[in-house]
Amino acid sequence: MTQRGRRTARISGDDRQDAILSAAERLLTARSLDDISIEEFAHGAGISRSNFYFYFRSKDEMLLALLDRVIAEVNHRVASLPRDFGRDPAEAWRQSIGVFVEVFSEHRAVSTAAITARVRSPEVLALWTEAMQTWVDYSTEIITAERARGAAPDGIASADLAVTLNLMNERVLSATFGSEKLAVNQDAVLDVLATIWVRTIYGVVPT
Amino acid sequence: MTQRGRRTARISGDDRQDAILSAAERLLTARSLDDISIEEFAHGAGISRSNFYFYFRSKDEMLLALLDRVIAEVNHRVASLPRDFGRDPAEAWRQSIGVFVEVFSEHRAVSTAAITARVRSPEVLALWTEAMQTWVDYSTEIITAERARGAAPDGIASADLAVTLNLMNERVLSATFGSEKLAVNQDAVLDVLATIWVRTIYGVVPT
DNA sequence: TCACTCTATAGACACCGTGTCGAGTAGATC
DNA sequence: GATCTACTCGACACGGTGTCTATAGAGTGA
Repeated sequence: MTQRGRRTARISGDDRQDAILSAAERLLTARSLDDISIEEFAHGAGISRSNFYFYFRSKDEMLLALLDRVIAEVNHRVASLPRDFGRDPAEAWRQSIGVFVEVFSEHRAVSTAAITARVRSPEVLALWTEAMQTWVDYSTEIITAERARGAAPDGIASADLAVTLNLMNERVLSATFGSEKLAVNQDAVLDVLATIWVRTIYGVVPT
Repeated sequence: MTQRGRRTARISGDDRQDAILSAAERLLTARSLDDISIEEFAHGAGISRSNFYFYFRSKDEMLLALLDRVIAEVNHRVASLPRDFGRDPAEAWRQSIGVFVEVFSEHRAVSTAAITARVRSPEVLALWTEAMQTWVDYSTEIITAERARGAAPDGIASADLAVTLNLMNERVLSATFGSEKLAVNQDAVLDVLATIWVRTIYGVVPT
């Protein structure tokens, strides 16, 4: 987690920065990043609009700070997952995907804001892509290992599979927790995603 | 395709409107909708900025006109597809998905612009969602039929499957043809998507 | 106690893109 | 030739962003 914002690391004033971030995450649950002006974020934290720029260079940089924390949490939870795919592969995949479902659900405001903002902001795109790359690499590695031990059939390159399935998760979670009209029910989404992953990776089509 | 723009349907002036749309689609291949000001679209069609408003109420409404045409093309091509899933299901799905791959590829500028704009514009969202709904219904129907004739196993509700797989296609095609860093190669994307659809719908996991 | 320094704050300003309004032009039709 | 109407543009107002400058106030050392 790099140092976002322009302040040097000091004791006082951190609470103000945190206040801005808290206010921001709260405001983002109701409306989108574009709909909320910097003035609103500032007033939400009890400061003037121009003073906002003392803490963050722009709205996007504020979002980066929020996103940093969410990504760190996912990575922390993924890292502490048991990597035992030998005993019950379906359950192991389900647990991995479950981490994303949970964190996305808890921080849906930040996640959806990031997905929206990445098309406009190269920095947000870079941070998001870097995180996705980590998860894609993780998935690729496991798929390859599963094939090597004969548990999964060959076919599509594991890297392509990993990219596609991760993009699917991103889009579906975004739709579901963003309350889009075309989405899967929150209670069912983990089942659906896990099933598709498992059938895609291990499934064979009877002829 | 409803009447976009504010002009009443008349003979002359349609070419101007078309000129704007052509210029727009050309400009959109290089930069995003947000990056291009109305002034640029107008000058691209040889008119002044304020005159743009004579033809379209806003940038988004211009996009709607572009999107109308793309969606109509997809639907037309999907409708003229043979619906024979009995003989070779994998090939039939591949052809259906192929329509989306081709049209998305040909009109990638409009498609990606629409995907970006829908988060901001309720009208774009409505049009896009309506189109997606059509394709989801189409997919759901076929999956249900395939299960009914015993060709596909039960499990996840076919509607959930259809939504998820269609969202996957949307995201992956957007990534691939938008030249995102994390994407599938253009030559491989149809193979990958078709494989996932088929394995998900027909595949069984050996125990 | 008195400067001095550095963080923190806000008001004022300039800029850019959007959308509206009203005045004006050109070509067809009577 | 009058007029009607589609069409065109310049000028304006608005809202959001980002910068610059002045200054308040807390901590620090002589």
